[in-house]
Amino acid sequence: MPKVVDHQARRVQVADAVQELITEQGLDRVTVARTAAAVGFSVGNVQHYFPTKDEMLLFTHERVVQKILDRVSTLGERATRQQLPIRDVVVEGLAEWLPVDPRRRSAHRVTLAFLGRTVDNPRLARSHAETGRLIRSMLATAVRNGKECGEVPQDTDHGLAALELHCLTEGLALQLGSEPDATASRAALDLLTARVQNAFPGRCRQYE
Amino acid sequence: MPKVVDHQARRVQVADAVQELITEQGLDRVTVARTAAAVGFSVGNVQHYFPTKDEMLLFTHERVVQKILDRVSTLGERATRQQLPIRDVVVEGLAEWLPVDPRRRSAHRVTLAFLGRTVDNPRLARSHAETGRLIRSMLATAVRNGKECGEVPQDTDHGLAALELHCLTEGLALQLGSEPDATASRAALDLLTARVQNAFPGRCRQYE
DNA sequence: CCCATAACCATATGCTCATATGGTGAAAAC
DNA sequence: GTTTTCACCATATGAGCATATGGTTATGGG
Repeated sequence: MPKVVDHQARRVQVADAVQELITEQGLDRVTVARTAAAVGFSVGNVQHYFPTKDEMLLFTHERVVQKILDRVSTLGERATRQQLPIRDVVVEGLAEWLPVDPRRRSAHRVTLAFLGRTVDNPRLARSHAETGRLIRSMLATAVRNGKECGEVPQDTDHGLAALELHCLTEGLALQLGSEPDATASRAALDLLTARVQNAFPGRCRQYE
Repeated sequence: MPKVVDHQARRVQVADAVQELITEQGLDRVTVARTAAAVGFSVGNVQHYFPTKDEMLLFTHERVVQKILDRVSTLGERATRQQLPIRDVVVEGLAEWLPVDPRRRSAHRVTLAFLGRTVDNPRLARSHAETGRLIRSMLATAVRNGKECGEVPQDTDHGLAALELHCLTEGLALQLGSEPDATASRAALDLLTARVQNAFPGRCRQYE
């Protein structure tokens, strides 16, 4: 066997370039040639790691979403260790979806660009729906945990609360995406915090 | 002068075909040739009414948004005549943005497809931001009116309430767009109604 | 009756792009 | 040291498309 290369690493390298291209120029200015130039690969070499452009784009999309989900998980673990109120974790987790700094703005622009393609791409549509379900189920779990520990009133409908927080966050993200100033970011975070506080008004018994 | 034709009518005819194409196949399957075929025009004739494809698309977008806004206006006028509670008008107005029936689903798919292009098209981005501002300002006015007539508590922040209702609606629209079943529609409308009820809990004094 | 002109058409042109093709080089296995 | 095979490359190929071009038709004004 000849020279051996970490395929996954190369694919990630390409995907990162695609993410940057989408962030700065939008999805339909992404071409295989431009991507190759951005990573410093030849067109043929990009083809070597991604047989089709579609695969390249899908991979990039999955990766961007996964990076956000990973951060949310990390957040959750840290919170468990430090015994933070669930409410705070939920706020921070949802804030990962808001375009409030360059990193999150990039992720938002990419997901938004792909969101527009769900109209004609069933695979993207499915992926998007599934991510949504995942987020809502995580939120619902948070609410149920909140009930157990005393942060959430017993009569709260966890499905409904999850739906509301998720929708509010997505709406805020869209709004910030087109109105990207510091005041708007502040307002969005305030509103988000207020609504989460509303759903988690109590105090966790276990930490007293 | 030769045969005279209602230009605006032709442009609308083309735009309607574009809307249908986007709804069913997505924005990047729209070509001038396919559009022409859909209206029963020649390519050249479409060019006669829209010198460039971009103009054709922008016009279609504007038209779809305008149709929704017109419906909302009509709703407002009818409500004033019939002295309906503001809360009900707000719910119905916001529901115009939810993909809960074929007409609204079509509008939603079109706006979503264009939304994805705001990433690289500043003109679309501006248009989208402006529409958002308009919606929020209408909502803020509704809240202020609600205060005057007694439906809304005096200490409500109308800007914040408007932002919340707008974001919630956009989030719900996205969610329904990817989960288009009757149960989800019901849940979305229920949640929307509940949140509006929350902002407009009182009774209008003037109708007593 | 005539001609200017809007409406409309078929097809040409030229660009961009994804993907195909036919390579080279180098290193590991034997 | 030869062979195999992976990594990588330059360029060819051909499809799809927006737009340009050079028409024809028909109608209302003179």
